[in-house]
Amino acid sequence: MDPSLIKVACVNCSLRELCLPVGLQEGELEKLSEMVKSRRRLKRGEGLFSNGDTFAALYAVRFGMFKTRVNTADGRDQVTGFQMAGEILGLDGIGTDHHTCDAVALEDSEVCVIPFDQVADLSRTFPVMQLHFHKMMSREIVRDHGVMLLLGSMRAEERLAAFLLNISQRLRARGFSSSELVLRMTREEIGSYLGLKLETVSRTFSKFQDEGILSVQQRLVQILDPQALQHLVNPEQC
Amino acid sequence: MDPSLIKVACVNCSLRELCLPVGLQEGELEKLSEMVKSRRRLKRGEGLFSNGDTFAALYAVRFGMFKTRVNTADGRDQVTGFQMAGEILGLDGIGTDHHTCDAVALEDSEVCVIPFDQVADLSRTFPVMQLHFHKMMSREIVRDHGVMLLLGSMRAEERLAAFLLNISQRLRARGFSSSELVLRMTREEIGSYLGLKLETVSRTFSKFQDEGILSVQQRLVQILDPQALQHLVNPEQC
DNA sequence: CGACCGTTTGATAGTGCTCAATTCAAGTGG
DNA sequence: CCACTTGAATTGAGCACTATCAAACGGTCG
Repeated sequence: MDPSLIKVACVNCSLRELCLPVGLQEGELEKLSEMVKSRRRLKRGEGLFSNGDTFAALYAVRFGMFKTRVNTADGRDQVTGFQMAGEILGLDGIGTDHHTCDAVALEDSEVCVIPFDQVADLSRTFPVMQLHFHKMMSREIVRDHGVMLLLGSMRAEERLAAFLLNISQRLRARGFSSSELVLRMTREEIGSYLGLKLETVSRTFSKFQDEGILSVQQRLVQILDPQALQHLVNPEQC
Repeated sequence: MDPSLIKVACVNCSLRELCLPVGLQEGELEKLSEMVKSRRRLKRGEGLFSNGDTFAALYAVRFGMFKTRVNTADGRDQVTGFQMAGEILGLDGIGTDHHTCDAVALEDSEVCVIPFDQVADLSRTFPVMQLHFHKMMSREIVRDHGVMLLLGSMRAEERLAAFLLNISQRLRARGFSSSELVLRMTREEIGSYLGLKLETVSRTFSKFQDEGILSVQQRLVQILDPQALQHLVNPEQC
């Protein structure tokens, strides 16, 4: 059997509370299930889509982790986000019918393939789905604004603290430990996302470790003092 | 007559080719016109909506210019964009039913008020409208990615060059001169948008002027050598 | 005309970058 | 099983770029 064409069912998916189905009723959920016709597995380093690819579908991460990045004509690139289970990839492609960024798996991963014309169809029939989809896009815009704030007005320590708290919170929402993080991305990728060089990321990790805020062993990071991170991000608060 | 309730008609609006109506047929256009029930005028410095306000409508800029900004608990803020005629404000509010940023008029301005539930209603009836709205949100996400790239990987000169080219291009699309810009925002607001301090913005303007790339007289900026700006943004190209 | 806000310019300090060497972890092949 | 390779992470030294602090200038509007 073609592994790229596995029958799926949102109804039974453990990500119901995080992914597209959030807040849908039984009947709506079944309609959504029908929409998702296939899954796709990717190995670490494999691309899901690339800048310039024709846009046809959105992707919901089932397990694993991705990064998205945009690139300039002269070779520089910028990581625009890291996506984990239940999060949606591909919204960038709607505007021009072509993807405007690359999505790459940071570890062996799987996504649900959601043909976009079906999202549109279903949105017209089910107002709940429509609203939900609109909210999803809006939240992506708000998230991007948060990254702009980070890139435009925070210093290196604040950026890394904000990054760690964000990852921690998203892991907790998925039932994982919020204090013990196994980072799936390199220092360079973190640096690109945070607008820093990899050496600065590494140095800042070491500094946090010296201060007793973190325990860092390569990609295994333990948050020993989450409040200290919170203070860094929000100096005046508390 | 209440000036906040002026009857409008997209059909006759000079922004048809830039604003929401892009690509709509005659009948669709009329439906859109019905949706826009009022306009609102704002004086320079006046707020259109603020962080925390209940979200109910989108706004299309008719004339004038706005800035949007997000702010941290500790008082820092970040300008996330400048909006000119034909551009849409308020997409940030859909996700949580509350606005997550402030929108402020940079000069005397006017917006069309577009109740959001009507956008949703009309999207269900007219697939063209639906697709158009989806594209608009997606393009906003792509725009944000561009800003992230700017903030994360460009130096001061590149940032200002990219900013000027962007403004210039948008002015041209509206039939204005693309070489003679009257900036409606302060150096501090430009700096906030570009992740720089106002002094750095001012110095970079002066540097560009010394190099013959610009002529700068306060807020009147003439682009003498657009190619030089292009080179700065895209070093390897050309 | 004066007050005020925004802008320009200068001097200095600091943060993060660059370049370079070293260490570490995990494979790979003899 | 161990030497070797490779990619990633850490650490150091010096430097570049931008921020900070401060002063002066200019335009605008009461």
